[in-house]
Amino acid sequence: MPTIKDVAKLAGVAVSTASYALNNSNKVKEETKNKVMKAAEELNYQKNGLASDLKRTSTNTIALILSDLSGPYYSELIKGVQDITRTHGFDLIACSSIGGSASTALKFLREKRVDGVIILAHNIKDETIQSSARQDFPIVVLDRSLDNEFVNEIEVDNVQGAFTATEYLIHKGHQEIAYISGPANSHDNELRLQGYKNALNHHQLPYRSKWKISGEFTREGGYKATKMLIAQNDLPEGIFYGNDEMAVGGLQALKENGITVPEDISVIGFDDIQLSEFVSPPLTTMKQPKYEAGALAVHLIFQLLSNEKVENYYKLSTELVERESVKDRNA
Amino acid sequence: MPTIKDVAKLAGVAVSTASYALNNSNKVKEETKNKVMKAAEELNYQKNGLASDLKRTSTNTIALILSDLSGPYYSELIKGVQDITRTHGFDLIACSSIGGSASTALKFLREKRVDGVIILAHNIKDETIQSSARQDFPIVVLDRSLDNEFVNEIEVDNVQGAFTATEYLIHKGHQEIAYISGPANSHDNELRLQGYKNALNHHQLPYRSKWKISGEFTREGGYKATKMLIAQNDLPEGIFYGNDEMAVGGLQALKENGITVPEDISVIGFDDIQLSEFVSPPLTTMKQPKYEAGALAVHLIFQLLSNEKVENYYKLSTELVERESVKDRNA
DNA sequence: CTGTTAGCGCCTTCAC
DNA sequence: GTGAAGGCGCTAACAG
Repeated sequence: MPTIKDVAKLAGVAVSTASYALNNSNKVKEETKNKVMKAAEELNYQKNGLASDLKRTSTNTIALILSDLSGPYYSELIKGVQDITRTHGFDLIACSSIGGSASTALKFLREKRVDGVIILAHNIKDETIQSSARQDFPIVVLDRSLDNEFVNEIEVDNVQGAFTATEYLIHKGHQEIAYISGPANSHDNELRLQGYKNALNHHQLPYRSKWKISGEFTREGGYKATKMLIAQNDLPEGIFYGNDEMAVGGLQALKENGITVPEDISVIGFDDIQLSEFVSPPLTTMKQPKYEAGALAVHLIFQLLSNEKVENYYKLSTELVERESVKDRNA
Repeated sequence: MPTIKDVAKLAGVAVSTASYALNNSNKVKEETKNKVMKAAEELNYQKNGLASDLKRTSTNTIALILSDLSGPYYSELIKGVQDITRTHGFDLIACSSIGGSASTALKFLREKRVDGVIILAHNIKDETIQSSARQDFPIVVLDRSLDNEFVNEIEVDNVQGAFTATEYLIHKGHQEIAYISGPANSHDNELRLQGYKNALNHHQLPYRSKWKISGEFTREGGYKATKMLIAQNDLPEGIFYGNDEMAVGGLQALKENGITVPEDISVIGFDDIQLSEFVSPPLTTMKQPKYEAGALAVHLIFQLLSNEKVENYYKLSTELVERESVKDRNA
């Protein structure tokens, strides 16, 4: 690969001149600029971005770390991130945290390959983030709470959301409500469980551990959990799924067993993923403000990058989306 | 940020020794190694990945360029890419080509920031790719055909797929079949249109331009195109949508106008996106081997990286997925 | 306006 | 086993 040196040599100028010309500085005469450009073209010269970043000590790019790049449910969030990043003229790259400590994500988090990082990946350990946090390296986490002055947090109000979902079921006349939970190590899940319990408690309904089954936040998991619930042979009146993905799996399990939603049992989810609108029946769920979360995250990064003070913690609220998977048992 | 120099100084060794120690070379005594490690920890040292990549002249990462990161329909493809990349111990980053010549994608394509690139982004111009192509910089394109010895192509057989889809409708007794097309500048779209025409022709059916309407490959576009078709007041018996996304929009338009699928009109799509299974009625479509395409793309990159010869062109075939959106009019 | 030069942070021969 | 020194490709003072 030709370097700037080669270009300079061919054009018969010094490297610095070549550099100036290539970067369109006005320090260079049109004539020389043309000469350099022609040389560059002739050699098919492409600058080495790594080298210039190293020199500049900034990359103009921010990284979005996701637990799995192929998970289709970040769409809205990514959009928020993308839009704002672009208006600031920065680059955005997405990378996955699959693969533990050897993952791409960690490399970007630890080594100074980007100017800022947004994390939405439960499989990254708190300590990892802690030890990467430092002055002048903005990190925003969207999936956890972390006490560190260099990391900023944006959370949706999971407790309130789960409370609302559960209470909605209660208001609609359901007394026996199961919770299909996400993985135990998920902070989000913990908070949603909490909200569920709070609502139960608030309405003097008992919390029964037989009605808390783990579904790992996956469709498959929701399917299996629901099958287990059915196997217990004592169906609740309503099911609150820790996320929509599991609810979709649950719907399928229910259908397979000839249980109709919402006639026989009501179902409510959490997230409002794209699919929710299309499953049958359309899923009632708690909508997360994903676009806003993404946009806010980038926003914070840029403020931090320009050394402005920002709040360390933001909480976004969820919103009930009524569709057709919950029956009004009072009616 | 502390550099390796600081670590060396604190540990009381030379930078080279520190470097060896940090990279776990066996050239260094256990004792010194420990000393260095301790110093690094104390300073919360994080190596600068840019610098080491610059020195090594390879990054161990490959980039996947997509036209829009938030488009949820690459899921399977990304998975294929991701899986294979990981088994090779390489990093994967995804970036978007939104933003034209200022886009992140182009930066990665032009400057040597990654070891290889996979492109699935119709909004990147052929010439851009051409001028970035060079020895030792593997590029695989999934969305076009390009005559360049340094770029490799993987295509699904769009012509055959569209032919099969159209013929399927014909076999099921449909004579009048509309094609809702993607954007004019899309190579994929052109080929699908070709396949559609071929099938018509093959069965002595006339091609009528009033039944070719453009839907831009988006849901919204499919919706609008369908509305236009309805407004023409002369509905065909079947509609072949250039992709599922448009079909989903079309289904909605049809429903709004009280036209039932498949009783009143049959619908077939192309792609087999995740949603297709869930819409109502479940969409019959041509499944693209997306995972395979992604996996193959990475595979090629690695072969190229190790200087193996590979074919310059691969064609993958599609597969009919029968669901419930097509009626058998012969029955 | 152009050329000389000194690093950015790291790795890696080459001597010792 | 360890240290000194050169250089990856580029930018940006600083001179001229």
